[in-house]
Amino acid sequence: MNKSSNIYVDSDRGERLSNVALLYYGEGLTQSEIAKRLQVSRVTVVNLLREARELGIVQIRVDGKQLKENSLARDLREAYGLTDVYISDTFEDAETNRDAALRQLGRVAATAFLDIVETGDRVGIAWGETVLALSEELPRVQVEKVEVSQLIGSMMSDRVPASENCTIRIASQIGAQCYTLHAPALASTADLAALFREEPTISAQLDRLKTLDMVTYSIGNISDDTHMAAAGMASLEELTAARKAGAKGIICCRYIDAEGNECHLPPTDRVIAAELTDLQKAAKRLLVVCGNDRLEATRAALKGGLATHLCVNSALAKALIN
Amino acid sequence: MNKSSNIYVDSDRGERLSNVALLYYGEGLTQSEIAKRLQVSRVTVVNLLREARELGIVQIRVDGKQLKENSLARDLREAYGLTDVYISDTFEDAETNRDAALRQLGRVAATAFLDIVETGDRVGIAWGETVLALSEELPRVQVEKVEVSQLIGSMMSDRVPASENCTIRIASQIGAQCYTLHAPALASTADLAALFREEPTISAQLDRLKTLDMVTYSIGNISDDTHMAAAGMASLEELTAARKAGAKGIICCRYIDAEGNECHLPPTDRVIAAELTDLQKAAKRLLVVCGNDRLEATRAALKGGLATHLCVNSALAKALIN
DNA sequence: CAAGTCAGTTTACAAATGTCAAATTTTAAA
DNA sequence: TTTAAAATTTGACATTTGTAAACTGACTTG
Repeated sequence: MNKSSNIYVDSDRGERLSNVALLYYGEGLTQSEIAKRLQVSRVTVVNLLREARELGIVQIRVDGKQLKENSLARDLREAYGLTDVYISDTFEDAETNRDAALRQLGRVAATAFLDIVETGDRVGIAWGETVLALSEELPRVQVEKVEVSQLIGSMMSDRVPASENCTIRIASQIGAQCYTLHAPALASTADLAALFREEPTISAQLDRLKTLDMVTYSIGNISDDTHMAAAGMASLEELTAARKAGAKGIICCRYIDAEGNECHLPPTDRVIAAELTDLQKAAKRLLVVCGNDRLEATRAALKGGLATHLCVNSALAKALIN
Repeated sequence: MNKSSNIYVDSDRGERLSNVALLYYGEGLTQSEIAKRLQVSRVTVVNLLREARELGIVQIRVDGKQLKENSLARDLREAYGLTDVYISDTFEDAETNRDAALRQLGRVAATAFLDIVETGDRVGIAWGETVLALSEELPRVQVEKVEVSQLIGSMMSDRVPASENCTIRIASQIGAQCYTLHAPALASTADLAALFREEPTISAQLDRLKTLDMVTYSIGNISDDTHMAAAGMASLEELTAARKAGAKGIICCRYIDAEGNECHLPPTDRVIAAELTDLQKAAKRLLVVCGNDRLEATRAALKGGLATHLCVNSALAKALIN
């Protein structure tokens, strides 16, 4: 169905596509001029160019520097002591068209991710719609010797993307080694969770998460329709209790309070995922968030020093400064 | 005059340009839709997008893999034992429009160059119209810890580009440290050349050329209108003598015979440039050539193992195989 | 304060691009 | 050899994009 998923290209066709693309995008010829040269119809040139784009032979990239070098990003950077802040802007109310806002944030986050990741890095990836958006907008770029690991166990939900998807897609786009976590994000009892964690393949992966160079994750709020509830992972009672106990956000299925410290409340003991202290150990911590409903949660994470790099939409950025 | 030479961008404008560019190239909105969102006229959006392209905020790149993965490149690679071959094709007779062919080859060569160069490399750059074409098509991409050195002394000529230009431009585009060679490519006498070579700053640079990781150069033929003659560096008598002695091409102002071995003929002893043995020492040797009049010369260089990577136009590629 | 500059606007038009359906050619398979 | 499938072409058309010229208002600057 999706042409772009077909990696193999008939070898000589690729050369043709590339050179046509260079004539169009590089030399600046019109499609008609190229058609005349190739002795084909203009429609064919249109199709060749589309194919070249779809196959990723032609890549259109936006420089990440400009997304972080502006006054809003600078203010935010200084207010929370961050290394870098990337701002996404759709120039309209992010709440009215959340899908579009998410895609734009995904593109900005993808740019940020490539900006930050370095050769040889061991990278941890969480999941959620925001991280999924990043993975979907990530272009196919080789980054050498990178290992990508899944930070949180898997889970089923029609709303939450299959957790491995984010990790697998990111790994495959940058040609990295991929380590998934073969366990549910949430076990039915604490005892069972403990057994899972001791299982060799799982414990090896959890150990791997303790020595990462970079993590990429998002944050959920603790409203009743938060992902963790929608995915059936936390009950409404548990959420209410957590709210009462002062929890302000959810990272890796774990609650944090207003200061960014972990709250050990149910169902934390049933979770199979990286610890928040594991995240802290990574030198580069990219937090990607979209939407003003995450304001409190994001502020908490930033106060707790859980992020070194932040990627947000402009409305949330402004709210974070006040 | 040239807006793109102005590196500094009003910081908030850059963010606007980037996000508009993402909406257009990423989200795929039309200019009118973007104009409606930004509450500006469509003409303004056109201008913003043009500005973003001119400033390099939007970069359109063609994947190098496709340029080397085709049957012609494979044949050439196997015939001469090369690591990689990149083919440029303008789909018309390269001789009738040499400028266009050169630009296309420059783009392909720029892609190849970025494909080949690695972090920490010490790179040597020769000069000539072909290498200049490469330098002019090189996008602005940061490559860490690279040193770029000039392989051949400088020279004046209206036809040959100022030799430092190639080196300087390439270094500046990839953010590399740049080492120029502050000497003429040709001294008036052999004794003077020897004095030049002993001059501390020059001898230091020549030493530097003995430990390169990568070299990028082109090759000239030995016709009467070759660059070296046009630049007044070699007399017609010298060229005729060289031809009679079996010289087939000119690299770094030095003659090579049909087997790619150096011919020590005048004015070789007056030349101030890297030795051919210095080129050989570099692990990655990119030869960039355009035009069938270089057929014999290129074949000689390849036979002599002077190149590991080759970048040529398709007509020359076909000729090289027969 | 007047002149100049700058970003942006409007209007209008020309050029280029994307898309469709039907006809034709090419290619591969039976 | 025939036939079916795939690729390409044609011609027509709507949409999108690029460009020019004249104009507006805000903001320098001598």
